[in-house]
Amino acid sequence: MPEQGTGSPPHRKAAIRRCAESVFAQKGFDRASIRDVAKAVEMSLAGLYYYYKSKEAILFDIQRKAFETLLDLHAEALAGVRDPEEKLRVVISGHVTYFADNLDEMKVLSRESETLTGEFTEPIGELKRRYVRLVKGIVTELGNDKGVRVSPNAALILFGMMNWMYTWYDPARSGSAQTIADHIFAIFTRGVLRQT
Amino acid sequence: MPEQGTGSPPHRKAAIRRCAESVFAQKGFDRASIRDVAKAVEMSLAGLYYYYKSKEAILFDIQRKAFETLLDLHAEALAGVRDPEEKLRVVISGHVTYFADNLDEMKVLSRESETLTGEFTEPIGELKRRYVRLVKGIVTELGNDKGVRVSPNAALILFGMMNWMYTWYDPARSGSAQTIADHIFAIFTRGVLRQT
Amino acid sequence: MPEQGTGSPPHRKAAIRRCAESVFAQKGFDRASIRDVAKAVEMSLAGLYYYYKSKEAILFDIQRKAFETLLDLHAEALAGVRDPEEKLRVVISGHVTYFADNLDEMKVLSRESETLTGEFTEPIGELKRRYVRLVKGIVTELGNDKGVRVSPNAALILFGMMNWMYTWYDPARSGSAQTIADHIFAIFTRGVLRQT
Amino acid sequence: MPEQGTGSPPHRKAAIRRCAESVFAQKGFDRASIRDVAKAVEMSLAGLYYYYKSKEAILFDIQRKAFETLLDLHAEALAGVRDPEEKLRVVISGHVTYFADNLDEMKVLSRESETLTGEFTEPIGELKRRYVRLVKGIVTELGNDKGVRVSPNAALILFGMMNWMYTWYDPARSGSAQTIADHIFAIFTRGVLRQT
DNA sequence: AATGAATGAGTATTCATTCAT
DNA sequence: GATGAATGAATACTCATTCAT
Repeated sequence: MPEQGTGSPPHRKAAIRRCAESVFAQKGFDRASIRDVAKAVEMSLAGLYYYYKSKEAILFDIQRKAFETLLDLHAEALAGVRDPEEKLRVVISGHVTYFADNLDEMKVLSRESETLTGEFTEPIGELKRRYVRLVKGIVTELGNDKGVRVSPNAALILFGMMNWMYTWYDPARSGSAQTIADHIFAIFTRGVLRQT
Repeated sequence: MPEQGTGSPPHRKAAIRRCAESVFAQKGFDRASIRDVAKAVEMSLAGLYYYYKSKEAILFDIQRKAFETLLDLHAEALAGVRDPEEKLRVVISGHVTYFADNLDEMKVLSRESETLTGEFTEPIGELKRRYVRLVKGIVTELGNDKGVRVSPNAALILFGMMNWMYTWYDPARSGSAQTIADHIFAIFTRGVLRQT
Repeated sequence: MPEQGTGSPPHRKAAIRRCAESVFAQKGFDRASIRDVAKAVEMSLAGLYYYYKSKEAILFDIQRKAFETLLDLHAEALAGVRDPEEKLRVVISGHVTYFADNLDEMKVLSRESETLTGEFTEPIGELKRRYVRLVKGIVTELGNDKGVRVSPNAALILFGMMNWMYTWYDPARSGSAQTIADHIFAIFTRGVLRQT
Repeated sequence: MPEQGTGSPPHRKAAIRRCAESVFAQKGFDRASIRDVAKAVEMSLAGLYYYYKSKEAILFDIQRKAFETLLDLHAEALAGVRDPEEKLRVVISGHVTYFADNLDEMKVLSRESETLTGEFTEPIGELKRRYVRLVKGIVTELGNDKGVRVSPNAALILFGMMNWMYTWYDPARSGSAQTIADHIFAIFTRGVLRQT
């Protein structure tokens, strides 16, 4: 899946990141070699190192970009939304459709969530915590709104419903991402909010 | 995490498997070297190969044993149970508590679900399909019982709630496994069965 | 036997080949390790793999180059020769003196004639068949010229006389290669052509 | 090619030797593992070491037995023979037919002629020298008889004709061993003895 | 901005051999 | 006589990375 481009500098790094997403998604970060990535980008091995200082730096960039995009996307979609239920719908919908539209990113994000080490751990950890805090906050708010005390595990269980998709989601057979998002939203809200 | 034991032959293979679970859980299958496993078992590198013909064969054994144990465990727990709702409760409870009691196995099973290749792929694939079929069957049965048409994605979403646990479950902080199982059961049944 | 040279890229692969000839000749292909070759070339282990994709690929290259050189050498030497007896003299002489001048190649070619596997087998097999065909053709032609029916084994026996040299030929003690070539030519022609 | 036997001790060692001949002939001494031999004998790996102290010891035994058998065989066949020409015929015939009847031994003897090391080198070297001396002696005697000065290389060239057979002899296609022996005898005697 | 060439450290695996039983 | 279990040393090969150009 080599990337064509104008060749202008700023695009090359993104091209590498996109190719690497695909390669890491297919083989897994550890099994994929930097040579595989170079082949996919149609660039020399050494050439990659002009743009990224290490293999892990590429993974870092993939994860950072994914989290930042998701956070931006939610920030925009949530602007002006007041109703906590609506907020949750918006966030689930954004998460699920983004994942469905960016399958490789989704795989890499979900599967390699504990792969980064050293200097790379913390910045991604921070993004991840911000992301979880956002969702947990909405869930709590929604509980308060409905007069239900919600377990701190609830949001994590919700993430499970969404993130596990990387193991089974198939655009050709699983239905539309929006349908799945609605489904997950329905299960979660009914399940968490209604008392038996 | 060396294994203590009588050293009698039949135990050695199981000891290797258990140590490997721990090593693979901590470092990931690909990053873990066979040397790491050997060190954990306190056995020589070559000694391992007397029991397992390859690194992948160990992973295979871990996965096979885990699926077989889960299937056996469910078969036993389901014996005599007629009510579909009760069946689901039993299965979720079995799955979640088994995972919580066997954190390493859970991690390896969830994280390395697509790692096996070649001759090892199919037997595990077959076990996995049997397992999914079991849960899907119960979910469908439950839907019929309640007069609700359940999406084929529902069971996969349920697996997400349970399997994603490997990323967040901490025995010291997440509450008892049984509580989590009840929680997931509640979310799922209420969410899936109640019409809005 | 490290290679001296300008170090310019095109020479490196040939340098590796020559060192490997020497190493394989001394220890035998199987007993020689790629480390031995690397040491002989004064290059790192991994460096070799930049030029050759496997140990067998080096052996392949040695054998290919030897057969191609011999075939070229014969083609040139036979140009313009009509007399079958003269042709045979030329070929025997070329084969024996080439072997004597390239003792390592000779050893590797004779000793490792059945060592190559997989993708490497066929191309060398083809060269070998061409070579045998050339000699068999000349022997048959010579027989026809003298009105003698020559057994198909004759050429193989001739190859035996020449190729077995690798077990006994010692430049310091066996006499000149040309003398040996004359000797073999004499034995073969007299022996095969004269009726008792 | 497992060996059946009465199980009585003296036979086991011979059985191992025969199986090893077959294994070494097929894969070459270096590529064949002691495990391959054990499998062929249908004996445990460790069991072999009761009979042979090392892999090389088996090769040694194969070579020793082959040379001793050949020497015995020649001694018997030469008893009472006076005519040098007849002596040579007898020796060539014995060598070639023995090789044809014991293809595996022939391969191992010819191919692994320089494989033995250490304590094993000398005893086999001594047998080899005795064998070469025998043939060289007959050739010289024959030359004297016919009034021809024979080069010391002649016998080595003769060995080449015979020993190279291991690369081409096929019982199904190469004709009878006796015919080949006659052929080699004819080529050698005519070629070496007749003056042009 | 990009690359050919090179390498040190590491990988899974195999091997001949041993030894307690 | 024979074996199951075990091991130290080696093997071919791969990898992320660097550097002179």
